[in-house]
Amino acid sequence: MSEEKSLNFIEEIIETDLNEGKYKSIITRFPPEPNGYLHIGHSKSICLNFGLAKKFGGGTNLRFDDTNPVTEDTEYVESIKEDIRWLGFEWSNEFYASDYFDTLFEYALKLINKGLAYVDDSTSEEIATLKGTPTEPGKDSIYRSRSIEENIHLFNEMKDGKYKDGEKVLRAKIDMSHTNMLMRDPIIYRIKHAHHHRTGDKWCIYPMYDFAHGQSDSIENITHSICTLEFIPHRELYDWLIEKLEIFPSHQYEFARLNMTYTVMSKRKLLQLVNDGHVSGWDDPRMPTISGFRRKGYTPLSIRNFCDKIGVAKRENLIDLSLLEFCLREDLNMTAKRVMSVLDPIKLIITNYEEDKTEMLTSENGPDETLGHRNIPFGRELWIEREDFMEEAAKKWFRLAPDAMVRLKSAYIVKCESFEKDNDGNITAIHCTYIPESKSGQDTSGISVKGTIHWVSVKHAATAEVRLYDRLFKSENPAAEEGDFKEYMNPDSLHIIHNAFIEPSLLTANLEDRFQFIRKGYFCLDKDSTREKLVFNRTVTLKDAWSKEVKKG
RNA sequence: UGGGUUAUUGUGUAAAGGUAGCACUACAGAUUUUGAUUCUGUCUGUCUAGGUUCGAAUCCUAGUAACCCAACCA
Repeated sequence: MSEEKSLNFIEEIIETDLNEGKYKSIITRFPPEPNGYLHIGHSKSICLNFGLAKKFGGGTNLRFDDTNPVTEDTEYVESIKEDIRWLGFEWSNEFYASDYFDTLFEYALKLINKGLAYVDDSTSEEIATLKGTPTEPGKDSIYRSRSIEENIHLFNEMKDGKYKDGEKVLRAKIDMSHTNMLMRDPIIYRIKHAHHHRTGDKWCIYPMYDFAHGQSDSIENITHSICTLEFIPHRELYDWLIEKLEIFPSHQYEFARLNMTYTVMSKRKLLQLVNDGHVSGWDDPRMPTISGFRRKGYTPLSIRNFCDKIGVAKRENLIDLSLLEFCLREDLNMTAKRVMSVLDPIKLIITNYEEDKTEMLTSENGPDETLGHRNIPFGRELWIEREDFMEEAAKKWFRLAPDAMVRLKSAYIVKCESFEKDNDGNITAIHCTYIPESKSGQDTSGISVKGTIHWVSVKHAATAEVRLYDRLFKSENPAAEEGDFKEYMNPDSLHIIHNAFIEPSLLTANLEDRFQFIRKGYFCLDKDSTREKLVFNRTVTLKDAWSKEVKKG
């Protein structure tokens, strides 16, 4: 069996570059703009950039692309750093595009001096009109032929705050009839009298993305600058600027961004969900943000494995949420402690069990022996799951029903003798007898049953709030649907159970703990928990063969 | 209608002219003190039409479809 995985196209490029001696080692970068929270799509980029450097021996810089002061904030800087660390990556350097504002200004001057940039007084409307369309060439601005001296003078005045926002811009002088719209004299500097989260009020002109990103890559000697597909048209400009500026030739490579079923991934849409109150915040467990997944109970390993499995290519994709859930369950199955919790309770009374007796039973904490064992109190009255009883047993029903036998997990086999109903026909209690010789671990009864159900002792049960999450959208691809994507939200994405019964061992749970509520799913403590009131989030359900059986009819 | 990018099963991703493989999903079965896990098995694919070749997912020609580009956003 060969464990060798074939390289993705970027790894192939790097391997070739290294083999041919183009570089001795590589440097990558992760360049978020600090204007929002990171989402699962970013984790693909993070895993790629950091993973590449790790694989080929190199480093990865964290660089904040903070060239637009009006949208950016240190709140985002902090959350981004937290998320990257949580995912398990450490950057070699923490840089900011704003660190380079002085250098970038010099670069602009150099371009002007080469006759390759000019100050344009046109309004944004005029610039847009003159730009033409994809099918029609643009026209030169009347300011295009200004002298180098005048441009230098004007650009310095822009920097010195002589002009208001929008009055002037600096443009690269390339070709107004270029087939690539980005090469039609792109704006490289604009005036913004705005407070920057790091440089304060030092600057009132700020470089555009195209005059900051590639230059920052170059300053940091980034060998492989990896970004998403929509930046392909920028590459020509990226290369042009590096060539004219005569600086270190970083190279840009593009891969397809991650899309996932039943969610949206654009920052704009996520911001809308937060601002319109559809979710409680960026870290709402239903959000596809890293902080949302973290709060919901996802593990860093599961997300890294997911990013590894989805691969890297240039094709548009829509990844099944089920793959992420598979990676999650794969990890949690090995590590989560098994406990019992009854979410929708009904009382079970063992009529032949001593009235006030309490027995401490032991149960394994999981399939892996290293997880150890714990004691669970057992008594005459138990809470069991309402859905584990059927008045009239269905076909292939292994659980409780009149005259049927089941095992109570880690305890005894019981037989249902009768049940009580209220006036509305709701079942209120189930009466069973237990088989004393069937005690878990020392069963001499010789009886084997098909079903095992979970329970919590009525006398010893604690209560907790349990939040059950479902997908945020009903549509597989809400962004591609007609109309507003919010029309496709799932109205039942959150179901709160205010008083679930939990086994007493859960009272000492910590925020980092991961649990499997046996037969119900994986859960973790939410940060809303207090000592008086525990709150659990359902991380993900277990696979459920029975519900499929039911659907088949 | 200009330019760019992409096309392999339901979803992803391999195969660099030589057996279309892997994972998820789905389905069937075995095991199970979680209808979980684990194990075994099954199904479905090279965008279309031509061509080159002993042989094409791969090369050539012509189509088709999807996505991106006309922010003083990144």
